[in-house]
Formats: sequence, C-alpha cells, structure tokens
Amino acid sequence: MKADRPGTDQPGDLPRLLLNWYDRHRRVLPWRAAPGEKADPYRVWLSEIMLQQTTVATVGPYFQAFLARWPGIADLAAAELDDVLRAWAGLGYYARARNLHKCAVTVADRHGGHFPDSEEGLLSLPGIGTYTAAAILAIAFDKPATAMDGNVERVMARLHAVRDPLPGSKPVLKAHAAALVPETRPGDYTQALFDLGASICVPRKPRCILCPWADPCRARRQGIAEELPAKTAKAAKPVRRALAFVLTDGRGHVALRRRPEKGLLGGMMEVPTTPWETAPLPSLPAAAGHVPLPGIGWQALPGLVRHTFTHFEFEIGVVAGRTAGTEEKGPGLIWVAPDALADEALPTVMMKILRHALTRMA
DNA sequence: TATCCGTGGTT
DNA sequence: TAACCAAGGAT
Repeated sequence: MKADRPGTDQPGDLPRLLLNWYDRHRRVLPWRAAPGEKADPYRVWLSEIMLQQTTVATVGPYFQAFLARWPGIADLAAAELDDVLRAWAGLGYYARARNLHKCAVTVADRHGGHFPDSEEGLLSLPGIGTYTAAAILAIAFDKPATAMDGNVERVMARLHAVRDPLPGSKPVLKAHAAALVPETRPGDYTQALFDLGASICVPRKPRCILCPWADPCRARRQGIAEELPAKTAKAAKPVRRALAFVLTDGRGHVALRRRPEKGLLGGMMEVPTTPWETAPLPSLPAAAGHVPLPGIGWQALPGLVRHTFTHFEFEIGVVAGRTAGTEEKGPGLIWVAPDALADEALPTVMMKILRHALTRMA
C-alpha cells in the first residue's frame, strides 16, 4: 500500500511540497542569500562552522561581527589566531575557531582564495566534516548533496517512522534523506529542511497541522511523531572541582595565563587554578603548590561558581589575592585591566569566575 | 565506535 | 530544576 511508505504517486512530490512551503515561509537569516541571489561560499562556510551545535540566535551577533571585521577569506587568513580566538570567545567549542583560521589560511594559500566545490576537496579542510561539506556543496554551490544534521535526522525519523534509536540509525536516516534530495534547487531544498526542523518538525510538540509533509508522514499517521527520534540513554556527568586564584596587582590588573593549544578550552586564556579533579575541593593550605604567587594574603571568597561542560559539571571555589607591585612577573602570567577583560580570549566559565571575584573584592 | 569538546535557551 | 537540545568534528 502506498499509505505504507512516504510519498504519493510521484516521489518528486515531497521535494516539491517542501520547496513550495519554503518559498512562502523561509526564514530570513544574516548568512542567507536573498531569493534569486547567488550565495557567497565564504559566508556559507563561516555560518556553517559557527552553527555547529550552536543555535541561530547565539550565532547571529558573532557572524555579523566576524563578517564586519573579516569580510572575505583573505582577510580572515591574514588575521592573527589570537584575534580570532578573542572574537570567538563565548561561542564554545574553541577547536572550531582554531580550525576556522587554519582553513582560511589553507583556502587562501592553496586554493587561490576559492573554496573547493567537491566533497573530497571540502573534507580535506580542517573543521569541515561530512555534514559541513554537504551543506556547503548544497547551499553555496547548489549541488545535490545530503547534509545530515539534527534537524534532518529528526524529520527523516518521523517521515519514515524509524523507531531504531540514534546514533545507530544514522545510516538508515541518511539513506532516506539522500533518496529525497532533488536535482533542482538542492540548496533551497536543504535549507528548507533546516527550516522545517526548526519551526515545524520541532523536537517536542511538533506542529504537524502546519507541515507540508503531514500527509505522507508515517510517524504522524501512527501518532508517534513526538516520540521520535528515539535515542540511547547517555551517561551521567561527573563533577570536577578546582580552586581558582584571582590575583590583582597595585593597578587592579588581573593575572591570566594561556591554556595549552590542545584539549579543553585549547589556546584560550584562563584564571590560574588547581588541577580539575573529581576529588572534593582542596583547602587553601592543601593547594599551596598551585598558588601562582605565594606569600601574599590569599583569601577564600564565599560561594561557588558552577559551570556545565559537555561531559562534566565544574564547581569552582574562588580565592582572591592582591600584590602591591605593578610588575609582578609570575611564571607565564599576563596582566589585564578589568575593563579590557571583555576583549580577551576568555571562555564563559572564566568570565564567571572573574565576575564572581571582582564583584566581591571591590 | 566512543569519547571529548562549550554554551545558552527551552521545557 | 534537571534534562534536553542546537546547521558536528576530530581522534
């Protein structure tokens, strides 16, 4: 029975239905080309990197700021990495910023400033994986590629009533998605799928009444749309703890240091801390070996700073200290005026710690 | 294949 | 509030 599978008599119906809906309801987004205008691969790439695991609302201001400061790939390639990290501060997943810069240099130096328009070429660039390569091919070059993101997985799981849980069902969902990508307007079709997942086929309480695919959707027919996609349970997050040392000098400048290039918050600035351990918070005497400047009056501040990372919870006890000098040269320390902290490459957790301390030391 | 890698908003 | 979710990539 044809009611048993998505699509009606012509398989071409589904893309056409979605494109008709998109032409009437497409979202206006800062990185999206106006109807009829050609997309700029640089803007498509920049937006796709920023949008990885990050919401449209969060990306908006960052995208505008990057575009204003670095209008083209050559400008970004010529930038200092630290300037890119500073502009990226707060967006998270900082390896994206390092790879963004590396990718810009590669495209400028080895591709004449033009992004490759092949899957292999795009996949060879840092920070571009299977999803982003397909998204660039479709949106920037209007080629029929299958861009699988969370939206598309959810829409396909429902359209075909795939009950097997993610991530195991990814190959099946991708096959379903690939079978639908049209030869005409594949870029618009891809973005239409994103819009559908973002505004209609949302995770909870999907608005099926407004959906252009309501009729062929098997999950809706079975009344299980909201239950899909199924997902395997994920492990609980452990708690890690540390003491953070907020050190100010005679001018009120704050001591920071740079984190290692790889790993968590790689290349970003930080407040000196004890090692981040699952053990209980150490006492100040027990942490003596990690104090950036011994021999001054360190004082524990009341309260804790809490922050959630992808795979652990972080609890930070904050310790404050002052030194009278203005030229303290602690090992690897960088002194920054409070007014200039916002311009540093400080991840959000470090901004929380600094705010906690500076509002209680004043 | 599984783990690591941020953050802010929503329910 | 806790859990979930977001235009994923690298190793």
